[in-house]
Amino acid sequence: MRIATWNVNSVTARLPRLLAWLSSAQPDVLCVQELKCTDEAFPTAEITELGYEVASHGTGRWNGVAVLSKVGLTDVTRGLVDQPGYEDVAEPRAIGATCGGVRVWSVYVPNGREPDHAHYAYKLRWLEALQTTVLAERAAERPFAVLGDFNIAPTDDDVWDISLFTESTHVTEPERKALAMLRDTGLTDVLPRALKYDRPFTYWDYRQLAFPKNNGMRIDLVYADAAFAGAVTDAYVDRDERKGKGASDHAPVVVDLSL
DNA sequence: ATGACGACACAATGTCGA
Repeated sequence: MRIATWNVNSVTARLPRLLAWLSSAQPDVLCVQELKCTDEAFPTAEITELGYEVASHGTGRWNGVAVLSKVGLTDVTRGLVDQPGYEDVAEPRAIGATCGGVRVWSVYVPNGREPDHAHYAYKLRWLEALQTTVLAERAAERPFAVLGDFNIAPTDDDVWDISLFTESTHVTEPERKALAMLRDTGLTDVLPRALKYDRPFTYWDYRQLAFPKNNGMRIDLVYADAAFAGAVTDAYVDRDERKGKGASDHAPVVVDLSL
């Protein structure tokens, strides 16, 4: 089984590339983030035409997550257990589904903006709710993974130059501690291969030639339980999808499993 | 070539992303 995650940065703007990538990479399950559209505007018809079932959770111009599956799509859950809101709005950032016997969550963790910003405190609260949800989900005996844009670089090697991040979110100790606590629940960071260079970055800013210079970050993660992680036969970042006009600023992370 | 930001809501800029 092939399971992937991809922050597409607008599913409507990315639709031609998304459809082409689904046809060529042929994932059985794709977790999508940053839909930037409502559920009504989600391009369900075009995607179902390729043989996928669709569950989306989107409210408009920001955020939005979805699960696409060719191997069944049941028990859809929208939102986390005790999920906090931002400025009294419950944002669409998490959706869970069972696909082919595997429980997956597609998540878009809040950015945080600046370490002293209210959005950063929101990010940490949101990660607490994610942990609560993971603990509740792990009651069942089935392969399980949280996939998505975590907006955290797990180690200093997961950014192109750590010296440029001294005042930045994504690398702070509290954020990394939240990831460590997720691992402590029994999840493993499934490290993908890089198809070029030495580090498997998943995001490159649109600005300042970040992609050609490989000024990237690894922030799109697959956090898997033992049953899921033990079945992994390969994992890689499809950096080719970051190339050219009309690319998302994130590349897909692809995981192959012997299930 | 992988090339100097893009998407969206709004109606010219402003917000957000990380």
